[in-house]
Amino acid sequence: MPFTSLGLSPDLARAAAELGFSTPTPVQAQAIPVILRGADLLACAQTGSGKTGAFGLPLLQKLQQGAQHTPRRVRALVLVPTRELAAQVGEVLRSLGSALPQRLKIAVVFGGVSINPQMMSLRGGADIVVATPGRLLDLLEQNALKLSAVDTLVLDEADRLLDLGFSEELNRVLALLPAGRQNLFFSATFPPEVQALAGTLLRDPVRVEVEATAANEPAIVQRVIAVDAIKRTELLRHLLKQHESDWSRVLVFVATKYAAEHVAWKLHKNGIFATPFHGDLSQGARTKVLAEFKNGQWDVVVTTDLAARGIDIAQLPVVINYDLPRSAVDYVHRIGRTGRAGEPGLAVSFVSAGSEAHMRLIEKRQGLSLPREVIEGFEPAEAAVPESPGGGGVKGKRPSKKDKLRAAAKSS
DNA sequence: AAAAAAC
Repeated sequence: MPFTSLGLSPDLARAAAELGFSTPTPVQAQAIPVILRGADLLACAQTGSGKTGAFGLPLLQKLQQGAQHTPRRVRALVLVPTRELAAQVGEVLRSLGSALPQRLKIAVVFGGVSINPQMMSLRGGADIVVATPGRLLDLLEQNALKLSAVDTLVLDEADRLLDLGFSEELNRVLALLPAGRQNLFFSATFPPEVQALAGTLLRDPVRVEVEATAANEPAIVQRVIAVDAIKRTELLRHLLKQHESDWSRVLVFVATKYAAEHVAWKLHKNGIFATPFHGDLSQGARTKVLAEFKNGQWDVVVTTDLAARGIDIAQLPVVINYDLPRSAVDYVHRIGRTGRAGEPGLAVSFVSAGSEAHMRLIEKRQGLSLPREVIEGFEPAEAAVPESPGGGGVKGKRPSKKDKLRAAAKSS
């Protein structure tokens, strides 16, 4: 089925093909007609399934009409939760839009870089603004743009933008948007409580939920390795050496900025081309690391959840959870950095005595049960499993309710 | 002992 049969112009269909979208993915096939007819949408589809194209293509087509109007007004606002994602989404929209006979102006704004060029780029208006919330509010306070003519709002990684950390900023932006706008919410994950909140913002929404099937599911092989927490860096080094030829690029997730620095430094000291990536780096350094990782100048990037969502790195065969993510939702986004656009992927999670219960919860949320693998030379010590006093660290033993109560009492 | 997002 071609893109044109969904109602897209031949120009856009060609632009999509040039970006590697030859035929619509399931989420694109379902979302594009809905967006073109002007309905609100809540779309939940797996990582790497082409969500940017799913909103970008119809958005560009709709904006093409009336693009010649002067003065230009911001007609579409795309909000994203990280600066890197803003840059990436802006790039995709620009590539897709370059094929249109009527050129659209796309402004990309985010923090950490000087504001003046962004103010200049908004002078005379823009058709689409792609933004992180903080910098957008800053620009609004300085009257660098108006949102009164926005007729389409896109929330990319919508569940993230709707959660507590962003709610104040998001509400301030929403208050400035016209009431009659079209709202498009996209994410790979929509926890029920976030769906309820989204429901209060959407007007009679169409829900598109692309069920994972054998045909469209990202082919991510998930593995869990049991290891003593203290031996994780050593194990990581071992695995990297062992897979020197087949792991061309590796993204390692850790829990804190400090750990990202520390682990990357340890690897680097051992002759591995590894570098940290997190929010305490300057924006210049962040942009550089990501570009160099994509170029192949770094073999390993050790990152916080800064890189967990949305970031598209082609040919990333492996993601490693050195520390487990805080939630099952974060796990889905993290491992979704690999196995994108039909490529195979491998996600390896390190589990130690203290994180075993948490890993079980993550598996349960996904309806999975993964075997615990042990790597020779890195067998966890039996004594290091205090949570299961009866079994003494027997593989696969589920902690009893009593154990959990005991653990909860200990931690409070 | 969380990360991210504006200055």
